[in-house]
Amino acid sequence: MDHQNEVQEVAQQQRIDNLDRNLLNALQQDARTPYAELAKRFEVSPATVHVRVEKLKQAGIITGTQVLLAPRPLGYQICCFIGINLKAAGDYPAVLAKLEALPEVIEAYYTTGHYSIFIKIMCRNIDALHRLLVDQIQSIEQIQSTETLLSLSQPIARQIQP
Amino acid sequence: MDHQNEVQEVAQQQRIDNLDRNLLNALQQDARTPYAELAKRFEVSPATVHVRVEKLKQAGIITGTQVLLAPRPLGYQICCFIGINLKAAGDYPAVLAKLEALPEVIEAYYTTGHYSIFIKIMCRNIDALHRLLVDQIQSIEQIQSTETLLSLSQPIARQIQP
DNA sequence: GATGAAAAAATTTGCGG
DNA sequence: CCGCAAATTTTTTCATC
Repeated sequence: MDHQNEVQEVAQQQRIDNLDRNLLNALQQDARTPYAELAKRFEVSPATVHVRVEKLKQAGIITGTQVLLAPRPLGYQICCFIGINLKAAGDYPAVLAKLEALPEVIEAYYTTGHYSIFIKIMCRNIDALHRLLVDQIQSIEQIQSTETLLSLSQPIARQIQP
Repeated sequence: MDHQNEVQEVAQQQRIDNLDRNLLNALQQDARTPYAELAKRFEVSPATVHVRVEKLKQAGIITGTQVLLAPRPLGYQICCFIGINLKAAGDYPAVLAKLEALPEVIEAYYTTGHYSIFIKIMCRNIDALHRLLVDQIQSIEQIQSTETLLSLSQPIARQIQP
């Protein structure tokens, strides 16, 4: 609404001090850590923690919080990546719209290199993957070819270091 | 570390009712939504919300919470994937250990298909990526070849549907 | 900016349906 | 398994440094 917001969205690299970095690191481990505990840990007052976290939100550095769900107990056994090549570069928006409609597509990247679009899939089992691939993905007319990388395990999973 | 998780994850598909699913969906959007608000939204008492969330944690379905950080304002401009081929399959643990030591490697997958190991990288700029690739990754002796996919944008980013 | 203390809100527990 | 209500903790505000 006012122009100050636009300026913030340009969001260049911000000044972040040590306390900010500590808070971000802690909240990356557990977004519900009580501010009182963070205050004790980093030897400031709970009010300061509160103010800093608010500022980090305002600055667009903290964009939200989420619970992490284990795929296995929810019945998701398969994680895979699919590299997609398009018939024409201009088909990108149309294909993306179709991928967005598939809940199993949890990430999509527009990439340079071997593929035009690169997606991450989570689905229940091999059968579901097979059907998804054949019925939903390879049947998209603008797709020329796909290549599947099946993930057998994910030994590293972490976030960027603030 | 990974193998202990696997044992727990043998945890087959759990009984999840509609309330559980609603709570998981809401907490995926915002892990700090007050239980009182969730209670109102789903027409149960706050205590019930609390009990359900605790059970979902006990069951290993909720594995944690985290804040989401915007890479850009923290100075991370580059996201890319690197497919790695090893000289010998047995080199996997040694290479993984070296990758784990690089903070820019935020995800690693053991995959079938074109590559042996597939990693996701976040780093500050092209120069940093160049140095990382040449000095830290391609110099790992057990690595035979790498292939880089640079991400230009990420139009889809979401989680699995409980 | 940071703080301590007060006010407001949310979490957590135990008892009774 | 649920909900009520009390007890405890946390979050949030604000005047002051």
